[in-house]
Amino acid sequence: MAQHDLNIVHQQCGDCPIRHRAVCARCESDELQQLEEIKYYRSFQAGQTVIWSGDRMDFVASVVTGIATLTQTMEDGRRQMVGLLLPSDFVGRPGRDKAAYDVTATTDLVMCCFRKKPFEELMGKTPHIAQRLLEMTLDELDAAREWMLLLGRKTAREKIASLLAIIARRDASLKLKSQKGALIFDLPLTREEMADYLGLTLETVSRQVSALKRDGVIELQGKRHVIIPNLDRLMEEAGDDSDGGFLI
Amino acid sequence: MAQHDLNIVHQQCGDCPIRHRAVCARCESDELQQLEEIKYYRSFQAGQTVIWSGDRMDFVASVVTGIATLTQTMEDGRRQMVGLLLPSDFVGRPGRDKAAYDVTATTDLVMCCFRKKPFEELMGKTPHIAQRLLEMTLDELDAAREWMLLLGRKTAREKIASLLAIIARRDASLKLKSQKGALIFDLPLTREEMADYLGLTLETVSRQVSALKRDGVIELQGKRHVIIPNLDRLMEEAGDDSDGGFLI
DNA sequence: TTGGCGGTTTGATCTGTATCAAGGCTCGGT
DNA sequence: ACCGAGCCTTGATACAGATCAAACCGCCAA
Repeated sequence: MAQHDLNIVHQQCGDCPIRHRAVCARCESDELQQLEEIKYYRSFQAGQTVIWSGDRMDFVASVVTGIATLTQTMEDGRRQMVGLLLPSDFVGRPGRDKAAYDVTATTDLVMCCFRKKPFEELMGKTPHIAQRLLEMTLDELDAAREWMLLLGRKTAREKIASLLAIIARRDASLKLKSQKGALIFDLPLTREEMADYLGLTLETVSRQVSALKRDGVIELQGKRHVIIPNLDRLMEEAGDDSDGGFLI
Repeated sequence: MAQHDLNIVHQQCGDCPIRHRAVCARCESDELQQLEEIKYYRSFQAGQTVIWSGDRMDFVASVVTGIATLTQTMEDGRRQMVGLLLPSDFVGRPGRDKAAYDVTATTDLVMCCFRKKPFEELMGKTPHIAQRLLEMTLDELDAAREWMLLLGRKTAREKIASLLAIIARRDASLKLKSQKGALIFDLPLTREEMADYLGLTLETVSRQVSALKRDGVIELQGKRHVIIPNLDRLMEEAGDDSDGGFLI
C-alpha cells in the first residue's frame, strides 16, 4: 500500500474508512491489512437505491465518491431526509443487522464496504477504530441537532439559505482552503430532494430559490449552477449566529 | 464497591456512567477504580441552567436522577430543544472544550460528572469505554433522526401524540416491564418546553393536548398527570409505523 | 382575604406554506 | 425536427399553525 500523508482526506487515503491521522499513520500495519481483506467496492448510478429501510444489511461502508442520502418515509408517503453522505462519510451501524433508513445514490456513487461481522471483530481488537467512529458519530450528531433547529424553527427562506451555505462550505473545504472570492458549485440535489431535506414542498423551494436570486443573495446559471458572491450575506439570511459550526 | 447485576440500569449501578454489562461486570476492576477517582456529583434545582452554550466545559457527565434538556437558541430568541436527557444518558463530548448547547435542568437533577482530561486519558486506555460511548451515541443519533422526521413532516397533533408516546414508553421501561394496562405518568415538561421540543408554539401545544383529550386518546388529571388508556391508539395518532424504534 | 405570578386555556385573526393547477425549459431518443 | 419525460417555475387558493389578546387556575406570600 501507498504511503499516506498525515492529515488526509478519504480520497487520498484510498480505501481506509478511518481517515484519522493516528490510524492512517499505521497504514502499513496489521490492522489495516485486515481491513483490506474484508473490504469490497460497490458502484451505483444516480437515482439507484443502495438499501431499503428494514433490509438486512451485512456491511458497513464509507463513501468514496459521489453523494448519498438517508431518508425516512411515513406510511402515507411523507418523506424526510435525515442524512446527507458526502465522500468519507460512514454508513451502517456495528451491532445492528437491519438498515434503519433508505439509502439512495443521488449522484453516481462508489462505496467502500466492509463485511460487518469481521469489521466488528476488528473493532473489538483495535481501539482506534471505535474511537474514530465515535468522533465521526459525534460530528454527525451535532449536524443532526443543527438540522433540528432548522426544521423546527427556521422559515423557508432561512432553510434554503442554510442548505446553500452548508453545501457551499462543505464544497469549499473539499477544494482549496480559504479562497476568498465567490463560491461556485453545482447543486447535487433536485428541488424535490432539497424539499425532503428541509421539510418543505418542492414548490416552496423553487419560490425561495427564485427569491434569493431576485434579491441578489445568490446567482444562478441554469437550474443547478450556483454562485455565492458573498458567503457572509448568505449566512445572515440563514439566521446562523455561530459560523464555526460545520454541518453534514 | 457493591457488586452489580449484569443487565442493569444506571440507578442500580450507582455512579458508573458506562452501564454496559461488559463494563459493569468489571466494576471491581482497576479501570472503574480510576473512574471513581475523577468523578464528582452536582445537583441542580428544577429550572437551573447546568451550562450555557459556548461556556467552557471541563467535564463529561451522566444523568443520575431527574431530567435535563439540550436547547439551541437563535439570535432573535427562537428556541429548539435538541436533546432530552433522562437518567443514564450521557452529556459532553470528549475532545471538545466548549458546550455546544444550553443544558437545563427541567426537574431537580443530579449528575455524575467526570473531569474531562482524565476521562479522555482513561478512554484511550480502556477500549470498552469508547465502544460503549459509541453505542450510546449511535442510539442518540437514531433518536435525533426520528425527531427530524417529526419536526419536518408531522402535523401538530401527530407531534404531540409522538411526544406523549415517547415519554410513556421511556417511562414504562424505567418502571415495570410490560404492564399491559393503562400507562400513567406525570409530564416532566411545561407546555412551553413541549413546544420547544416539537417546533410549535405553546398555544398550539395546549390546543392539541385538549383535542387529544376531547377525542379520548388521552386522559388528564390536572395539567400534568396523563393517562394513556391505549398505547396503540396513541401510536396510531403519532403516525409511527415502526413501533420497534425507541427514541430518546 | 387579597394580590400577584407562573403556567395554562381559549378565542379572534393573520400569515406562511401547502395544495392544486397550468405551463415552460432542456435534453435525449426516434 | 419533433416528441415526450423529467424537472422546474409560477399563479391562485386553502388551511394549519402563528400571533395577539384576554381570562382562568392553583398556589404562595403578605
